[in-house]
Amino acid sequence: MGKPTVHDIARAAGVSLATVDRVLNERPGVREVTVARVRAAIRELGYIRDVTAANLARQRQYRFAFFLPEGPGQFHATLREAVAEAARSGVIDRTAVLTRLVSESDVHGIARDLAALDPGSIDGVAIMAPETPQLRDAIAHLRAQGVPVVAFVSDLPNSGCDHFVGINNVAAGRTAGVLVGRFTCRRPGQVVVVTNTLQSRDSLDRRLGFDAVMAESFPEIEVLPTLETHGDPEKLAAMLRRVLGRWPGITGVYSIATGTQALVQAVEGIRTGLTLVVHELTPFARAALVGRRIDAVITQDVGHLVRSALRILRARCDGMPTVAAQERIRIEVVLRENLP
Amino acid sequence: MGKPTVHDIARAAGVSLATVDRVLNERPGVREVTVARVRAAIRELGYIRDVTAANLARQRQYRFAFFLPEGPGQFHATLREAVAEAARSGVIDRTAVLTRLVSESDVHGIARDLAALDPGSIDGVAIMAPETPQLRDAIAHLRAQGVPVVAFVSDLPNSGCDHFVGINNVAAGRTAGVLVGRFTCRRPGQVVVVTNTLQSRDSLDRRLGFDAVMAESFPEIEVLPTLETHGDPEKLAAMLRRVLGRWPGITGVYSIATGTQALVQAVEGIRTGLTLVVHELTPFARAALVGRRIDAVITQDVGHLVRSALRILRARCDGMPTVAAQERIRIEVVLRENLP
DNA sequence: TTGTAGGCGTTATCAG
DNA sequence: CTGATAACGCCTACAA
Repeated sequence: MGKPTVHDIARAAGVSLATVDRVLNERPGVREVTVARVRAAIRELGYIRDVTAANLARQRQYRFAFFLPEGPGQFHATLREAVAEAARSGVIDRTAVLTRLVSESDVHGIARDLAALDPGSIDGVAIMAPETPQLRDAIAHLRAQGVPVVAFVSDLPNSGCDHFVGINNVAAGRTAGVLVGRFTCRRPGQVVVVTNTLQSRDSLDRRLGFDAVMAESFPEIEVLPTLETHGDPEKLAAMLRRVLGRWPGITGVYSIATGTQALVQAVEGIRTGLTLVVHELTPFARAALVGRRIDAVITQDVGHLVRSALRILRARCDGMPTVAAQERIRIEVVLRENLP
Repeated sequence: MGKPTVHDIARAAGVSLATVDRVLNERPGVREVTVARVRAAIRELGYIRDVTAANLARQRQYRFAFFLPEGPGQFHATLREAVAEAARSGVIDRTAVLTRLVSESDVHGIARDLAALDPGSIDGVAIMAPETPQLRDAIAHLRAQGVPVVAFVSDLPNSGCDHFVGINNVAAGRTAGVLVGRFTCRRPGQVVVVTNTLQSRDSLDRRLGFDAVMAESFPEIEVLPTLETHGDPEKLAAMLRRVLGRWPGITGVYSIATGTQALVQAVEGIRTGLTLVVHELTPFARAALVGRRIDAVITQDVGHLVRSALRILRARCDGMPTVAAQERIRIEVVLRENLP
């Protein structure tokens, strides 16, 4: 006698398979009394439904959509590749993944695309985009139709997503702070913080964490105002030249967002010996680590991000729980020596 | 027209389901010609077997055994707990996990237990133990009977295991080296290395990696001979007292193996301000990190270790491939700020 | 409101 | 050697 099956509970409750199935899937057309009787049997026998058998029977295909930024940076490319890889390799079976590239700046376009989604043909959505009122509405609409939505990489704290698949960016910023502070040996001086834009929540959170750690643990180091590059390498180089010229005591640079390549190249054109801490283990960052051009990379495993998003969406579809520890995305510290 | 099924290939090859099944599972009693015909059809149609349906039909239950050290340390306890947790929570379904605790010193006992395993009732084994000739033989015997075996946490490089689930300990030692070197700010002086015993391969590898990095990147720091404690806190304290007394220029301590608690307490009784780098994120290490009593922990995710071992054993049973990236165990650097 | 019969993709047990 | 046929645990018409 193995685990109890629908047959067992049908017999125990004195009803047929079909009825059991109906209460199992909360379908209408069953008297309250019967429902209660079946529920009781389920509980008493400790029945646990075999999801794989169910999926086989209904030939289930999970259709999940990933909304990803279309930008040219290596990190975004890595992310897109990870999604493509998961889709192709069939890590998660019975799952079809479709990717939709969206422009981060096109606030309306992405909301429109989301709204255009047919809830009948999509079982879940993972989305990486800046939070806007339009996006919030679109997400609320989807969820109202029973489609689970997870925030991917970038949190959407006010959009009522089912889950956030990503790291705590305040903690990531704190981690960067400790690395910069200790790798520069607490030498009194200044550090520069560079980012694309401080408009985004992620950047803000990281900057917040970074500042907090610097203030509480490295008071001898002054953190200069953030340099916002808006993705322009020329501008970045010019700003850096100016700041590094003005402050000879600068010991390190913390790059909050993407754009590692531009930063490294710009810095190297001006001064050597600075401690460089950046985010995201892109091919360039990896090579730079090996070549000792940067000191540390704070990153998140993109493969893990994608698999986690898929597992969570699927669990939501099936009404099953997830293993929290498995879904916690780690803030990884990558040095030259522990490069994966 | 979805994916091709056995029916499709049966029709294409002009044979019955049963015959298809026979060649699929490489069962005897099929003419070479027929086998070839079926194989051709399989290839042409791009058939991929639905493992879940197969498991349903044969009511498969994977029975995996974990051989774990019974020692009292927190790391070993954490490991045992992770295995128990995976078994209980059913992360991997249709899988029964049985744990066998073995004494690391009882070389014969563990080989005997392995040999006593009934290959008919065990589908795979994960084993963490020091490599000995007896163990090698027992593993070879098991594998000869078709039972997949993976080395768990400790590598068994000469035992012909199907896989090693764990980290590269040379790289882990190198990582420790960089952290010690940089966190002590390359101050000229000495660092102490402590371990239970240098007999174990893991310890040796870590020491090797540590020494290599210190020599090539931090020549101004002298690495003192390894202190072997053999698990005796008293002895450790005595040794440390002697060494720290003799070398006032010591700036840091690297603890290669387990025994973090004893080390931290011993060091604190003698001198403050040392940089401490240890392995394994146990409850004690976590608290010590928060309390700023240690500087960095190099660790591996125990939950990941267990799930990976289970996935790999299962894949071996099914003759299926694994996703390399998912099974790569990371060398994690944990600071106070990125504590999971 | 409830039950019966058949099917999902695979395997296993019989005969032939 | 090969082929029907009935499972496995669940879902879904269609009937009653």
